[in-house]
Amino acid sequence: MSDRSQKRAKTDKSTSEVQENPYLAHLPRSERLVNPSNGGTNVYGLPADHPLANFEIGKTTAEQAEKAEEGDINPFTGKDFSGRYKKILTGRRKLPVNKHRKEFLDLVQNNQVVILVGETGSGKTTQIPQFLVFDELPAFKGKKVACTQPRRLAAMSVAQRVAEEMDVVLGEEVGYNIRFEDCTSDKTFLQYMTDGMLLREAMNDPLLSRYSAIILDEAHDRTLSTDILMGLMKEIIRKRADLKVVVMSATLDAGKFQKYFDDAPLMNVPGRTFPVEIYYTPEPEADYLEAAIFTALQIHRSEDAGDILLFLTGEEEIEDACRKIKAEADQMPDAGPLKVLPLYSTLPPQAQKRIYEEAPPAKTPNGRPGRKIVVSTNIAETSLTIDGIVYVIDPGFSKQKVYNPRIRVESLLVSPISKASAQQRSGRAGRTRPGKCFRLYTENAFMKELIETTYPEILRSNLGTVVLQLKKLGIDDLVHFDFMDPPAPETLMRALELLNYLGALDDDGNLTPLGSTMADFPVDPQMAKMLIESPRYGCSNEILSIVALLNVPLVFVRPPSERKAADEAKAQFEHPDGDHLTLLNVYHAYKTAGADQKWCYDNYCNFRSLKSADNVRSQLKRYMERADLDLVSMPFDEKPRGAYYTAIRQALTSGFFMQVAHQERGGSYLTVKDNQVVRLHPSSCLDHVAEWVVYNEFVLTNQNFIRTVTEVRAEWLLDAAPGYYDLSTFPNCEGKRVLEKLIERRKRGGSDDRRDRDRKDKGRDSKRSRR
DNA sequence: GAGCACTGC
Repeated sequence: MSDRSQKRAKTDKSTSEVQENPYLAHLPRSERLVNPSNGGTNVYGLPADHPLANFEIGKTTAEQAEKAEEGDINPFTGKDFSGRYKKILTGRRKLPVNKHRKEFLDLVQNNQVVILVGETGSGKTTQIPQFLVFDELPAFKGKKVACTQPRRLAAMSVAQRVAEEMDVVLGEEVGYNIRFEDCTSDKTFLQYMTDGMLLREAMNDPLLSRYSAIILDEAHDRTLSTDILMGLMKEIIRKRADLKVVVMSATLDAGKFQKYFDDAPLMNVPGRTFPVEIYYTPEPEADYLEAAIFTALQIHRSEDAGDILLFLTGEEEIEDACRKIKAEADQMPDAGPLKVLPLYSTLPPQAQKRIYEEAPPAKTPNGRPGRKIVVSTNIAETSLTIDGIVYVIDPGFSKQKVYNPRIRVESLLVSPISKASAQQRSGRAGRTRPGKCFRLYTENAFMKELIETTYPEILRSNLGTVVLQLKKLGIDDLVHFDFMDPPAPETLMRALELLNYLGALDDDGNLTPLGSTMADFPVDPQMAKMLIESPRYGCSNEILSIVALLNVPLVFVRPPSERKAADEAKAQFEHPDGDHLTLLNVYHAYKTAGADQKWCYDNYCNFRSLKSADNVRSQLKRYMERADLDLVSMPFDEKPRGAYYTAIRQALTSGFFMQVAHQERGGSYLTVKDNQVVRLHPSSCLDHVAEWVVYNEFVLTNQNFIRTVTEVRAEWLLDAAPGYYDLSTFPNCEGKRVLEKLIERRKRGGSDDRRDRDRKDKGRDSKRSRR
């Protein structure tokens, strides 16, 4: 709740109108007990004819609740139920989960934690929270029931659905809370939200005292946030006997959840899907892409009507496959028309929506059926469902994030999927009728080579943010924190080390005041540090913009057929000192042009990215204000010339001092401390020889690239983090020797940058020599 | 001279 709505709730309570109205169910229970209206005899002081009159928190029965749901008056609003409500209710009663209401209530009333395993189509996400609401009656306690989702879209659409089912206005009694959009009010007692949002709330309210029950949905997804929340739940339930926790998951690994929560009872709800026949290849496929295209065309030629879903790994592969399938299908005289549709997250929403288009009709009344084929990334495995899919082609690969703590780099790797993933994929064929799934690997490979479930994200990520969050949550002893899957000690060490260098943790690993402020910002620790330091350099307005831009998808658009024009458009914004300043130039130009979509189109900029950067920027700005950080800019023309940009580059260094590369003799770059050979990404606009650069991102593909780079000076590095630049910990390289000399010179009291500046001027003279 | 799978605050 915001400060404002808290205030509002307090004022409301004192009005007499409220005390006399039994339908204002959001009031704290104590208030009711003190002021029973109508001389009612039940604990809540409800009049005898109120639909909830005989309800007792934590002791209601399924019959009681169902009766209340089937009455004429909505117990939560006092209004008559609408006609539509009754119709929806009939449908709800047919959901598989409905048969288990009594069992669920028994379990949840007698246990603090319940594990619920429900397959797709069981209705668990919409119904279980309502079951709980009728038993918890959170509004009478001044509390809420929360149901978390890993994805924003799910939180929004499920809340919308449940508001309809409960016949209330979305955002009143039932609402959702996601980043940038709080659709709740002080009346809200059932709240869907993203798991990350609940985690953020926990950082300011470690016992999550606003909730009487918390449902963690889609726990099998094992997102970073869900994993931390689960660990947190284990801590909180020890301190809050009144809190109920329900963990909901798909079938696999239920036993693991049960065990983790100290043998909490497990309830199983069957799903409602159709059978899917699985086909394997007899021999391993040498080229999965070729095999996938062949299989798709084969299905199209010979199988009955029904749409196809093909899983591939990335944008380029998908676009390529779409072209090939289209070309081949057009050559097949004996097959019906085929609509080929790509699907991946960076596809513009309009193009994404096309997957819901109908398949084309047969060319002639008795001709072969028309069909659509969706060629998709993993997005169709969990995030999006396409009805009408009957055939699934699963080559068995996806791109997955991996983290290498040794060189501190996250990268994407095409890897075999897990059995759980394969089952999820095949299930996509049976949503509307029986289907078939073609796995492009052998049954033996499925049984023996695929791992059971995909490794949880916490084992595949850089944990800087996670550790900072845990510290902020008051968890000091990370080694003994009860992770469901404990990360590698080396990964934790790397995170602690990073946070220590950034000044977020002291040498004993305790959160510093700086670290506490950093944790509030919804960005990487490095960028949080940069934001907090920026007023000191007189450029917090500019750093705000840059950080926002670094947190949205790529701003520059470069269609394969218009590369030259796109590069020319980009050239207008290029800043010689690097890409961060170029981003800033684009942002200023975008704002000057009135945040105009056409301007973006004409200048090869991604309108959605810039718009979203604007959004992120205002959120970060609010956090800056809350932390009492000044929002300042340097005058653009101030002497010496270029001071404006120098200040920004220095501020960048204050956060990115660990992401630095030095140009060695011979021209190649080596990262500092880890000594990885890297190249400037070809998209970089840095147009002269730069001895020292900071970079935003290490891109590991066939080569090591550093992307989004800006030139800095050696002395800024030493100033930003003297502790980190303890050269005794550095491997021998030219960069180290340069820094050593600089330190020596400083010791002698000499001026730093004489030689440095000479070198820089020389560099500028040889502009563009690289090309 | 070009590899952003997918989420989220």
